[in-house]
Amino acid sequence: MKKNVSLKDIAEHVGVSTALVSYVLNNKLKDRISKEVAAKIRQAAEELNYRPNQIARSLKVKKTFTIGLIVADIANPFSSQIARIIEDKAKQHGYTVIFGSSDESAEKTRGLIKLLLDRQVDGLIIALPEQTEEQVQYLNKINVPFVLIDRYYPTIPTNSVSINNFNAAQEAIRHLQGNGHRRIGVVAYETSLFHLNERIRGAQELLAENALIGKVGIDNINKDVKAAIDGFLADSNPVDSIFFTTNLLTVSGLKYINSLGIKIPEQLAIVGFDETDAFDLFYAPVTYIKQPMGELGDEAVRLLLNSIENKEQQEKVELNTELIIRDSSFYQK
Amino acid sequence: MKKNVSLKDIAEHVGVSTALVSYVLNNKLKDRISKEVAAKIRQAAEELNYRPNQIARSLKVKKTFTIGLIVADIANPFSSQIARIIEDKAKQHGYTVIFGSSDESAEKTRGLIKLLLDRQVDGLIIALPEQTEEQVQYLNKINVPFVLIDRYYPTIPTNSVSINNFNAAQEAIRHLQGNGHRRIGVVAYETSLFHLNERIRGAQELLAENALIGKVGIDNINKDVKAAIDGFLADSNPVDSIFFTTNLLTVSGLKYINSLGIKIPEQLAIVGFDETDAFDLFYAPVTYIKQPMGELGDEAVRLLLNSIENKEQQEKVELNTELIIRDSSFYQK
DNA sequence: AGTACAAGTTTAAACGATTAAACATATATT
DNA sequence: AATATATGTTTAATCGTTTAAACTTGTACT
Repeated sequence: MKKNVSLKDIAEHVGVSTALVSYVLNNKLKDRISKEVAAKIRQAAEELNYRPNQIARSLKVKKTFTIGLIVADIANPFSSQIARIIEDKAKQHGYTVIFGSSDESAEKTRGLIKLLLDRQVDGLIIALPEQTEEQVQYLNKINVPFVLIDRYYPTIPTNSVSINNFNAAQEAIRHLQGNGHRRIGVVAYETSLFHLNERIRGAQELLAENALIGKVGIDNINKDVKAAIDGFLADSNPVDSIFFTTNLLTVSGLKYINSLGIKIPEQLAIVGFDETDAFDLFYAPVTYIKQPMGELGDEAVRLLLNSIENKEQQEKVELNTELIIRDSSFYQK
Repeated sequence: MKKNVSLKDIAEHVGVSTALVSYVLNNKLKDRISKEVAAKIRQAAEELNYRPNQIARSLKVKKTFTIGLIVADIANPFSSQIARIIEDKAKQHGYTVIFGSSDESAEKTRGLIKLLLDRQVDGLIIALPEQTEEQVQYLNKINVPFVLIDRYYPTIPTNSVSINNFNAAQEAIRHLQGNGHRRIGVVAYETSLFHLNERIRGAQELLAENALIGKVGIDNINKDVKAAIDGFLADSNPVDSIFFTTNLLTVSGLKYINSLGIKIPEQLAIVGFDETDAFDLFYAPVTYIKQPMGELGDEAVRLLLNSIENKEQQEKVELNTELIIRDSSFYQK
């Protein structure tokens, strides 16, 4: 049946102790082991098709070379791109990744953290949903290496990798203003998440008392986006442009604007957040804020491995976004 | 520092053997253990914040409750949706998933299989790239539970879950023909993958000698798609419609058609494969073949767990697709 | 000859759980 | 009273590695 070949099998086959086999196969004690025996052992390992049992190894060395990744929703392109980059980078360093989706639920996040820790991951990379301060404190308390990605609590000391959301939003707004747009609507989530509120804060600062902010509940995206846009258009001083603060909001908004028969950018200019194929295919390719996905993932892994290897230091990395300007926010009048 | 609490710590704390602690915490031998001791043990476990070490457990019971997932590219929405469903379903059954992307490379696939087996996964779910017959044979030989998803070799006996690609393609073509389209171009990959060639075969059968098939190399998608479309349009009998056989091809094709200023569906009708947000946002929402993602994932997990639990039987599941009809393939004369 | 050291290999404990089997002790049965 | 059975708990082996320490044998040096 299964019958996995173990060190012991090789040892018996060659007629030596398992210790010696282990030393040879791990290239330890090289200078002490006779060439002939080493060769015999290697050959036997090859012949018997030996595969070291990582579970046993992990138990002994107390290290699994596994990292846990918790994303909001692996089916969201933002998450899956990040996941892919993290997997890649981790593999380069000999680590494997186990992942889970939190669905933006604090409860699921708690469950996933427990599950991943039970599986003895060496560290965690987490995109936190709302109301998870407690879990972060817990992770800090038990002193397990972890890195927050995309989202973080500014008041809780942790490793984190994120973008500068405030600046990103300001760049979007400045761009619209620079293109002659005078009445800018902002569509954002109603949330306690710091990173999303930074986007609002960035926009608001530039729009001053003139600001038109439409808030959207996470469970009612399409409905609330409609309401927000309807509000913007019905205003006594209606909008000539809209800044959507996330990719889902952008897609939802564009669908609705399409259905209203409003022409972009002639009647309404648009700036979105994050990329998706959809932005390219849209008849007026969408201007958007591009996050440095590769860097985000790479940095997250770098910080985590650092933290795994020498626990002491803590780092907060903040990366810059790029505004990709296309037709949807074109200058007019 | 780390200091994880073990069974032994609890045992010492309460003053019993580790065996008893294990029995209590696993609810075994319930009828034999005194209520009081059981209560004390549970309390101690709680107090000391005991977390069972799954690694140690796995080593002993020779089961990791982990499944390995190899997808083509986790950043492709098809893969990530499947991944999400599989993760979810697996979790419901107490399994965790480790994943990797093969990037459509046989070499990477080999590496991932090795890695996942070294980590003692209980089984594998794999979307195979080309030229991997050998690996499949190998998996069969070593008798490890695995399920192929989306792609499979019709000549090699394995568990598999896929859609009926032949029928899906025929439905697309029939739909176009039914809508009055007389000259249909098909854009497909140049590949040895059975499932993709089934799509071509399905289309070809209905188009007969009239068939116009444009082949696209995987490394040159945009360039080859352009060439294919240019060819279709330059034909002495130019196309009035195009069937794209994958999501990436569809997106690439739409971008090019857009750039040519060709109006869909007035000048050209389109049917795509798989969903993406982009299809909704397109000015003429795209008609496409919808795969039953949920079922694909669920079935894959079901077959795998079945295979893990009682090795004997083998199953090939073939699911039906659905044609989602929208504006891009509208009737015209 | 006696000691020191090198070279090559083995011993045995450990990692943290599981679990069959053995062991006590108390209670019931004849 | 002797035996059987029930109740509660422990012993000890095991999973497949790793690795410090110990052990043998041979060679070199004084």
